[in-house]
Amino acid sequence: MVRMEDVARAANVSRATVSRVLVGTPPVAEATREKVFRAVRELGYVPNAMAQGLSKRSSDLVGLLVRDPRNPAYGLLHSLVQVAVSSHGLELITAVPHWKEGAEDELAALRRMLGLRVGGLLVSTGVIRATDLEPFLDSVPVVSVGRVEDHPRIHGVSYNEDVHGAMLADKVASAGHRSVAVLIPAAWVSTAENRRGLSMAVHLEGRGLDVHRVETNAFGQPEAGIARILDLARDGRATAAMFPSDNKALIFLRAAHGAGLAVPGDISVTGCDGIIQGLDLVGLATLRIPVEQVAARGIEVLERLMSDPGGTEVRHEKFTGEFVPGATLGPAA
Amino acid sequence: MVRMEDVARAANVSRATVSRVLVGTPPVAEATREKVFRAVRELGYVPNAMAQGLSKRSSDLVGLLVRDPRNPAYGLLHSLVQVAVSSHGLELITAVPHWKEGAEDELAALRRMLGLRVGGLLVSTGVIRATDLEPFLDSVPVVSVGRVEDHPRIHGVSYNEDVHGAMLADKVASAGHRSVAVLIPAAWVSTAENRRGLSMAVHLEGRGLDVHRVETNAFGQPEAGIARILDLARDGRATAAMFPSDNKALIFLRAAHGAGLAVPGDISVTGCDGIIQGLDLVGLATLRIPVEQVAARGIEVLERLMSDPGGTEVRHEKFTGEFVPGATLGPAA
DNA sequence: CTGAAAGCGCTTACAG
DNA sequence: CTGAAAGCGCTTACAG
Repeated sequence: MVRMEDVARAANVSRATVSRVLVGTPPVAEATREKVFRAVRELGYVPNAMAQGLSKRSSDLVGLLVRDPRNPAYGLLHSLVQVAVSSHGLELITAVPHWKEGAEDELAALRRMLGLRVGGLLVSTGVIRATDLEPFLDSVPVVSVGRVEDHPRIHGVSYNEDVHGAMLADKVASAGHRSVAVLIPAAWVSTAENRRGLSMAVHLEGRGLDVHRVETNAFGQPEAGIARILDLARDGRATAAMFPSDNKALIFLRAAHGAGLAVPGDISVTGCDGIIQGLDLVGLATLRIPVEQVAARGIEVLERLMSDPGGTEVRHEKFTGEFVPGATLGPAA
Repeated sequence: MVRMEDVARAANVSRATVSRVLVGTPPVAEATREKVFRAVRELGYVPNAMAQGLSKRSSDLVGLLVRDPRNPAYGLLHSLVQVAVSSHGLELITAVPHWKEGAEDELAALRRMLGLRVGGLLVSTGVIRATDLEPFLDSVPVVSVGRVEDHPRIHGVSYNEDVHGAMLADKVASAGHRSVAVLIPAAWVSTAENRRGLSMAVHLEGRGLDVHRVETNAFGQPEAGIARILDLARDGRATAAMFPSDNKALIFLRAAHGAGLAVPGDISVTGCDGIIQGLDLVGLATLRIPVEQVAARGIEVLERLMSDPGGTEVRHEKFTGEFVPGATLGPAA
């Protein structure tokens, strides 16, 4: 690997000068600049970021902790964060916690980012606990994006899951349904989906509806609970089924087709997220979460924290999405 | 930030000893080990990966260059690579080239990874040219995954796009279609999709069919060419339309519905990728690319190269996917 | 079994 | 405008 030393020798200057040219520190003769750049180009020199990071005591590296890259909502977030970060002149690196049981491995991913001495950290994975982040709050600015965050010392930019649940519940109630099944994953499986599900149930009950709460605590098994809801639909004990994610709604739709149930004839269905491509063709009634706003605002907050540590008061901002109508939500049977 | 120095002081040993305990170099007294671990825990010490990287002259960092995280196929690859990498005891960091015009920015992402002195590089983005990678081939093992690769010095693990095109073409021809529109993006827009499209066209022609090649070179504008194909369908000059990705097929389906065309009544449709969730509910006939195999094999090859540089002969392996039947492919009108 | 010392590749005051 | 030198936080021969 070619080092700065090699460039210096080739350009007949000192390492200090090469460094100044590359960093862009002003007092350098134009002729020298050119000599150095030529040597850099000819040798194909790429500065060692480790040495740079060690030497300057600051970092423009931003770490992003994403949960499951195969979830389209995370993919979109990742992509948007990437754009936002680079428009702020920062660099993004991403780590994915290996998703086995629980949060153990998320911690490993966290330590990896911290080891790289990122200048700021974006946490979008829901399962890692705020208390796990606590020990590092003094050394690096942390912003939660798109995940439920209540910690008094961690900035949060996320979705208004309570309102989302209420919005969807209203639509279902307004369609005339009186008896509704709601799938509610355990909080440790997905905090966001848990929150959504609970909110749906609470608001339906608030409007006097009959609610079947179908709780699941199977991690990585989205099919859990689907069979129960199929039964409720078959027996006519529920005329609508609400899911806390489009993914789960799709699984139900598949199962319903397989079981010969008509949607929305026998059972209406709603999802939540609105990110998966082609949902409109499926006709799923859902809610589009405002990923764009959350990503943009999240970086904005992090950037401020990085340039002025401790300057900003901790806030938990929440953004609300929009209902997306679809043929899977019909009038009550 | 707490340094090794602080740990050493707290444990009453030298930095060398702390390092030995943490790295796991054998000759250390059990009592000392415990003292050190206690100090590490109490101080919340996370080793500085930059300093480590600088000091040991090797790296277990693997870099992954992904193109567009919002593409579900990349998301799945990312996720699978993550699992494979960590099962090999390596660490993964991901960089996303900011996608503006052309490949300029992909180079920046590449340099970023190289700057971090990754021990190996996985390149999955199709637009970066093999010649751009050339200068670095001597310093770091590079494996192309899931992208078309012909370079004699770069290992490739990818999809058999030619066969994929042929498989889909065969299905369409067998359904009795005689006149087919094929969307073919320019190679610089997507090498893989270009290859697929060309292969479809060539194989349809080989079976004596009438092929309308609809070529597009609009980057980031998947709608390009859709209108032309709608016209062909409307005029009855094509009874089937083949798309090089599910994404584009979905866009067409949407447009066809909007235009009052029946699928497959007026026009049959096929896609390619098979990754998007809920495709079965849409009924899209497509081909599922073997992302799992490509990811697993890609890491395997990279890992071998990292542990035995220059030991392996360069190969270009290709994996073939499976046709996924769907209602959008019907008999010719 | 443990410590003092050199070195990894940079950046940045400090002199000149 | 430029160079010599110290220092960033580690690891690893080398002594002891």
